[in-house]
Amino acid sequence: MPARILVAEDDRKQAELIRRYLEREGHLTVVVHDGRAAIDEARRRSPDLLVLDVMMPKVDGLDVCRVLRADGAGDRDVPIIMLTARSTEDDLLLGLDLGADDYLTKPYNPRELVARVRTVLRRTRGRAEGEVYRVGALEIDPVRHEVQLAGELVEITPAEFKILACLAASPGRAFSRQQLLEHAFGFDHYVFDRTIDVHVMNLRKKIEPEPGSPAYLKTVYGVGYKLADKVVTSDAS
Amino acid sequence: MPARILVAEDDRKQAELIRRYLEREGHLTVVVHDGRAAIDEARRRSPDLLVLDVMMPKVDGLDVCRVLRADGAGDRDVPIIMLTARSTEDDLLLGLDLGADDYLTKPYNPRELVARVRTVLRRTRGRAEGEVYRVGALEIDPVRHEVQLAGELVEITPAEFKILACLAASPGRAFSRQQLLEHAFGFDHYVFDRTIDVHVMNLRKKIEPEPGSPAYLKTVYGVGYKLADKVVTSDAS
DNA sequence: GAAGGCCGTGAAGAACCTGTGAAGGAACGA
DNA sequence: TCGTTCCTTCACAGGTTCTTCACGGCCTTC
Repeated sequence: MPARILVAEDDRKQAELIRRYLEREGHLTVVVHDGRAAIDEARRRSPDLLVLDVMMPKVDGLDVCRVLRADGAGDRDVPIIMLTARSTEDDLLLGLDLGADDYLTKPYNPRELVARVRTVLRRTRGRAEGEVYRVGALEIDPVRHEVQLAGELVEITPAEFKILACLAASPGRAFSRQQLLEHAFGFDHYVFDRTIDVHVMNLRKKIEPEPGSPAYLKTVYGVGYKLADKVVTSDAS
Repeated sequence: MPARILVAEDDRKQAELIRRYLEREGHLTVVVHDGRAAIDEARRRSPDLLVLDVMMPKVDGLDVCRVLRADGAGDRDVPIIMLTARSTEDDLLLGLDLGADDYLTKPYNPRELVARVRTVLRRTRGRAEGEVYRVGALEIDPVRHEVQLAGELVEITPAEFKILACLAASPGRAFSRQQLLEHAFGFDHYVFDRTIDVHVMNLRKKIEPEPGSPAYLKTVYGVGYKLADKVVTSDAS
């Protein structure tokens, strides 16, 4: 539900305002103030959404859009919401042509931005809110913030839940520790990445029938961890 | 699952398109082409959902919204999805203020409309029937603005009621303090979020048999609070 | 089979979160 | 205006959780 959003806006006050509104909505945000930084951060962090001011120093929004779209051929594209001061259709159309998903003309109401963000995310993520992830006997319910194993509620800490939910959102996909940190805890969570190991260990104690040879939380040697997408019951128990 | 949907859209081609998409989704539709008819049909049939074009002859969408909302005071409100051609925020915000549940800006993708319909129905449905929320021995009646515990009326303050009602509208769902503030008190209610704790504590004193280990108002550590959707009587009473 | 890197794990302090009493101030009704 | 009720903030205590570290064992590669 909470998304990782990159905000690129050179006016710091404006940027701060946006950040506050988005974070109040529960999202994790990173703010940059010029186009160059926008491109770098977008590449480095691959956020769930980019809020992009058209007029920015160094590289303007349209070029950021162009560059990122050129990057992402093949890979999943970052959804982009453009902010434009000019109300000329040119910019808008150009922006949309370049692949922006939506736009707002300044001055706009921050609530409107929040609404658009919600819309774009819903459209993009495909997955409905209130969805429950299931793998084997494991159920992860983000809305209720609950984990069940074979129908039994599992006591779980916030960090463990975030990691598990992140893994469960893409079962079978391997995540690096760094990715897990960012996706589960947000951009600016400066923590030693081996901390993940400890959480995974504790999770295994809670959900694995046999923590020694895990059926759900798989180690991907040299990479990180993944959640099995199919659980093979090891023996005929 | 199939819903009865009233479509109010003056452009006949557009209306026909919407009808076809919605019926393909399994819904039952009635189409009208002006605001007057929309109001009449909405009153007569009390549909499960109204898809409403803002610009229509005779009575425009905003007025339809206003009228129906005025009608329904007390009664169950029709969920409304607005269609607006203008992208000015005025319309959107006005629409949302008037009680539209969602909106789409033209031109929009019909599939997007279908998705919104699904979302709004899911959100609305659960709530439409009883109007009284029940959990265990607890009854919350938004219309009467009353809370009963095992048939006994509970004295409750306005703030407490709002919080409890918000939680009760989605039992089992975990709310952050921030969400509770916004849902219960409105968007621009700038209050320290730990205030919620105090209200919850006071609520517990009033409705929990054993405030020390609450059966209704559960703490979700690191997240916020939720209302239990099943109450387990702690001992064999 | 050996070397080198990677992972699992226990322990411990730091950091964080919630419950709660008290107190100031706002809102309301008389 | 006054008194009461209610809301909000604050501070602290107690409990839980997070993070780091260090070490031993495991996996991979050569």
